[in-house]
Amino acid sequence: MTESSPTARERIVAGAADMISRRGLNATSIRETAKHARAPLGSTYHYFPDGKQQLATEAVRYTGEWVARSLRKELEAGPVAGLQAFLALWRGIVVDSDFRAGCPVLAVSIEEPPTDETPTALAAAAEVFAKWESLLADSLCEHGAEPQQAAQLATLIVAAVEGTVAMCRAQRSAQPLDHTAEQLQALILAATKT
Amino acid sequence: MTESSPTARERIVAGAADMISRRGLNATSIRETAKHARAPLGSTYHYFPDGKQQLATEAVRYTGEWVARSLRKELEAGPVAGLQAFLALWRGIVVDSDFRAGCPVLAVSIEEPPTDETPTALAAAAEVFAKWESLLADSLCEHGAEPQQAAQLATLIVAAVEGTVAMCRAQRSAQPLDHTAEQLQALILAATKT
DNA sequence: CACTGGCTATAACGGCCGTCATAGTCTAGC
DNA sequence: GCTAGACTATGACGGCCGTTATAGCCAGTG
Repeated sequence: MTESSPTARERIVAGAADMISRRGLNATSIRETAKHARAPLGSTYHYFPDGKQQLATEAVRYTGEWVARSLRKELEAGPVAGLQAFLALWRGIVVDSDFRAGCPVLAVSIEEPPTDETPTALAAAAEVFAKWESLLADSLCEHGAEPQQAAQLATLIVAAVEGTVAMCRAQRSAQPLDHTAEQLQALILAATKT
Repeated sequence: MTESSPTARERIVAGAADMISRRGLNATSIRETAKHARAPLGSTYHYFPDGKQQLATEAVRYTGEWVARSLRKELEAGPVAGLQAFLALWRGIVVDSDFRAGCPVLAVSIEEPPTDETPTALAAAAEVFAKWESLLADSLCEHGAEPQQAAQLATLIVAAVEGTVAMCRAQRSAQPLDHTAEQLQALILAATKT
């Protein structure tokens, strides 16, 4: 049963992603990520010798790939199906956590970088957003949207969903997701109808 | 010159809003907000006896009213003008800070509340979002949009702008704001054209 | 003048932080 | 069996946190 249960390393990364999505990067301590994953603190620095930045970077990428995988699969049935899967995924996270969890990529994006240079976790967040956008934009193009319109609409979709998830947390209600879902769906239909 | 320069209390609140918008609520310390406002630490607990939560709550409301004021004024020239002002306001914050600052209301919204009850700062964030939405929705209705459509579109606008600001910070570029601006503007025109 | 009340200054409290070092344990391969 | 290397356990380091306490300053009022 080497593969049936995730490795300690995977547990740490997944747990860190969850904790970052709840409390933000700065408020997520390595000690607590280790405890949450039932791993000793020493192991964390064994697996992630570059410390917190490396762990955060891997957590962002982990979430990015997990979402991208779902998006890629559902987009085979068209952009509307992809949007619905994207929305359903975040709705599940928000509602199941009783409005306590959100998107770790967003959380990393809104933490000020140190004065000198861009931390790797922030760069990873930018790449994840770009990846989600390009998956959506490609699907829109394949279904008849103009390339420029597709790119703009893809940005709007990602931004709107991220913002809506945050609003749901503040209001402790999933209603904003309903509003956003309906508006974005109509937009996709209009853009691909040509 | 009692009114020409803001009071120490106002400086603390405004500075706290800025710092929260950059680093998040948990990573903003009362010590640093005091130092940033050139106020002693003791004064902070004099003005805000309920501590950090009270300061955060006032910072959120301060930002909320500042934005609402701008929104109310520009919406007199119609919803498209209001949208443009809303976008320009956030673009200024993001670009002028070299992509280091964003929206403190969003930052407060994505920090996990303690187990027991909803902190006042989070409740204030929900109210601020609701206020911005209602200002936009009312304007859309006045210009011929259906009420339900107006409410949904207002949610989309606020969520999309908040999300776009975060994406701009991650990518260190204002291009997402251009995309979002164009898409939202077209949406408003379509919804008010009836 | 005294004095009161808003504000400041300073220090302390326990607690958690990121990181590092070191020694111990386990396991796979020879 | 034995050794190497992956992992664990434990504790320490300096530093910042939210909050409180206490004493001092200094305007304005009587």
